[in-house]
Amino acid sequence: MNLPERQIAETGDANRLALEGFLPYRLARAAEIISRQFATLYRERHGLTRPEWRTLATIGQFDRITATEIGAHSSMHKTKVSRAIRALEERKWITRQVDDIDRRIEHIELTREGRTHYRDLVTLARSYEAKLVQTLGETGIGQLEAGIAAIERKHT
Amino acid sequence: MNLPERQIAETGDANRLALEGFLPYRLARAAEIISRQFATLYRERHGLTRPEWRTLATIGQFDRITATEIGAHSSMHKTKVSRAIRALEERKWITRQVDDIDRRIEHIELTREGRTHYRDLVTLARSYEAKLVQTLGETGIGQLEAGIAAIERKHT
DNA sequence: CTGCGGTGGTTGCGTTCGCAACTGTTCTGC
DNA sequence: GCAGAACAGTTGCGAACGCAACCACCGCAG
Repeated sequence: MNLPERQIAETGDANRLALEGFLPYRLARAAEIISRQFATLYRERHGLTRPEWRTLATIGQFDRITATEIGAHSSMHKTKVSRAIRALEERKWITRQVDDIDRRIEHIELTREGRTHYRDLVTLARSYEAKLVQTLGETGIGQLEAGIAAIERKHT
Repeated sequence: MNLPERQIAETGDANRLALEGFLPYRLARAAEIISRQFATLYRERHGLTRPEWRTLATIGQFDRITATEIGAHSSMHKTKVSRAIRALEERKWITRQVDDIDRRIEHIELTREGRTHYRDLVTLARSYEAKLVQTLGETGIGQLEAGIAAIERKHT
C-alpha cells in the first residue's frame, strides 16, 4: 500500500515532480554519461562515430552479415546502418558482396585492416568495461545489469 | 581474481565482443526504450519534444528560474534550453521577465495555461513510473535505481 | 570612468537524425 | 508466367543537434 513515498519525499510536494528523481530521466542521463565517455575513446583512437562503432562491432562479432541483420542486432535504424556501412567501406575496413541467389542482399565482411581495428576496439571495450567495474564497484555493476535485464526482458 | 569470466562466456571467444552483453550498449538501449516509450505519451498528449518536456518539468519544479539554471538542472545544452524556451513561450505556456538589476538574466515562470499542462504532465509521469514499477517489478526497479545511483555518484 | 574579462542568452552553420519515398529484386497467387 | 505484395538497401528532405561565434550586459582594475 501507498508506494509513492519515495517520490513525494523528494519535493515534499505531491503536485510537483522532482526531475532528478524521475527514473526515465535518471536512466537517460546515466546512459548519456557512459555513452559519451566511451565514445570519446573510440572517436579519438579510431575516428568512429557511434553508429559506425556499433556497426563495426556487429560485423566483427559475426564475420559475415547483412545490413538488416546489423540493424536488428545493434538496434539501429536502416538508414543509420546504411550510412555507417558506406563510411566504413570508404575507409576500406569492410567489403560487401552481393548474394549469388538473392541479389537484394549484401554480405559484409571485414578487410584485414578492418579486422585490425576491430581487435583493437574489442580490447578498448574490455578495458573500459573493466574500468567501469572498478569505479562503480562490483555490486553497483551487478545491480545496474540486473535492472537493465529487467527492461530487456519486458521489451524483447 | 580473474573477473572477466562473464564476458568471455558470452561469445565463447576472447577475441570477439558480444555487443548485446556490453554494458554501455545495453544501458544506452535500455534508456532509449524507456525514453521513447515515455516520450510517446507526452508527445501525443501535449505535443512536446524531449527538450521541451524537460524544460517544462524544470520550470514547474521551481516556479521561477533562469535559462542557465534550467540547463544545469536538466543536463541540457544552452542552445537546447534556449530553443525549448522559445517554443514554450510561443505556446504561451511560460513568460519571461528580465531581471531588474541584472538585465542579462531572464526569469521564467509558467502561465496559468502552462501550469495546467504541467500538472497534467506530473500525473502522467507518476502514472508512467507506476506502470514501470508494475512491469519491471519492485526489485528490478530497485536494482536499476541503485545502479544508476552508482553512476550518478561518480560523475557528479 | 574606462577598458576588458566574464557571463546570460541567442543565432548561424555544418552535421546527424529519422521518416517516407524510391530503386531494384524476389516471392506469391492466380 | 505475370501482376502485385513484400523485402534489402539507398536517398531526399525537413527537423533537431551541438559547437562556436556572437550580442548585450555586468563587474572589476587601474
